[in-house]
Amino acid sequence: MERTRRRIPEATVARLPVYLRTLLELQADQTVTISSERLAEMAGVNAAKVRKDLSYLGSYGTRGVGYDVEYLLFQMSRELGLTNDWQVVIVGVGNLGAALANYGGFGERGFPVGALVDADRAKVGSLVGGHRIHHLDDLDQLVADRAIAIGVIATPAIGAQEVADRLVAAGITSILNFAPTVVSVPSEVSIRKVDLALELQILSFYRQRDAAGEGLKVEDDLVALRPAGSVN
Amino acid sequence: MERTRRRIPEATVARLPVYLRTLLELQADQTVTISSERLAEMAGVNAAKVRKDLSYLGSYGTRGVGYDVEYLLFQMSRELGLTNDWQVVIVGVGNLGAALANYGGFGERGFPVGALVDADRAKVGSLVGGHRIHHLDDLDQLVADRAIAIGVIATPAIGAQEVADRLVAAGITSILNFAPTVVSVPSEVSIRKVDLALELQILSFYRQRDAAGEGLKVEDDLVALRPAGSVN
DNA sequence: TCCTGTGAATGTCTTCACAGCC
DNA sequence: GGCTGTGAAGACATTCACAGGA
Repeated sequence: MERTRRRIPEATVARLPVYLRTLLELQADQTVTISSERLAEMAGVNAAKVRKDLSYLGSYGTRGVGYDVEYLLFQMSRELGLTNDWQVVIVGVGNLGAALANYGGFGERGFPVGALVDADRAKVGSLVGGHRIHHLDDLDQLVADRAIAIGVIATPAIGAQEVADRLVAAGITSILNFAPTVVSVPSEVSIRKVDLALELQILSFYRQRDAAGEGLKVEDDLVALRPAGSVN
Repeated sequence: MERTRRRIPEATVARLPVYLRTLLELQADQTVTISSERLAEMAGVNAAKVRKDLSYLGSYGTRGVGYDVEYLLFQMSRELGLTNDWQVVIVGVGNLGAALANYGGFGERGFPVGALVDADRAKVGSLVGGHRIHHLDDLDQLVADRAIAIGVIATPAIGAQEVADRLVAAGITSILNFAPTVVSVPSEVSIRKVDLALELQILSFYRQRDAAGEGLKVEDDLVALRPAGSVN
């Protein structure tokens, strides 16, 4: 377990992939060293933040010079656990699941699709993005045989919790949930969610907010139907 | 502009849609009132947080009783600007764009697809999810004619900045970016990003981290190629 | 001189704990 | 008695500002 290292804050962890992507661009451009200032600009954050974030990985910069692109890339990939690929199983091959299966971006960035699974037997056997669809009941077997590390839930909300339970039962400890619902997992399992409509609703809030002062008065004549007894 | 209301923290805004979704479920179940405790459980957060979040909207609860589901739903929809639908234009009809166009979830939750646009003339004219694909050059016209409020960037990274610039030029002030790259917009424009591989990389970090102590030693014999002069 | 690495200051978010109202 | 609404405390995150090494 080597020497105990400073714990990396969650907010920093969420930015590391952005730096990684930026560093890959710099590497492609043959750039040898990069200052925190310029890296910050490219990554869309501020320079002090970049320096603090990178300092959690270790002192990998050189004062008066900057960071060595190759070396920082290496260290960051290691820290993110990206020195080898992680097989992904996509559960639910509807519109979204199929798009993810066809989307090359996962494999390119170290997360090849290792299996497709669906609860609908009518879909089992067909090919999507070069992968055959298996039945949900075969999940345990697939996870074990293909050394699958991450589960992606792309089912409707209604099935998501059961799928999560099955993924956990199959030994998966990393889950990405696209279903628009809260999914509970044991504390040793990591789960992250992506909810597309939720993002649009957040945008809607700010649009609404910004329109408020502009005479545009979107909802002006709405009369609230207050329930009795909640007048504060 | 009515009375000046307390500014709602960003972290709270991001949770409002989750409460909204939960309240819709409660409404479907005919539940009349709900306590912060139970709402918290359903939304996957803690009760004090729910109460504080809801208090930013106003004092809509009743002590000793809880919150009236219908009334809270109404107030929250209003605050989120969801009392009417917002048309969305999807730019880039590849795998992801097409999946989004076919995905009914947007329209269901108040964001109907108003137009599809692509830079590839070979795609122009064909139908995806019942919508005809137009050329990117017609963006201004489409946005104006169809009262489109939100732009979704579903292009490869390389084209994303130009698309964002065009959306802004067409008068769009809310953008959701799926392209894995940093996109800059003027400060009056709201932009949010969804990066699928980035989420997987974050999961990878925690997997890596948790594996460290378990004798599993994933990357043990890697020798770093340190650049000269960066030994601290 | 330049740019990193980091304490200290500031700002934001979460959680506690309880007064106040139903 | 039960549950909200909110000050206050505490945790976390960002930004400042500068010492110190290259």
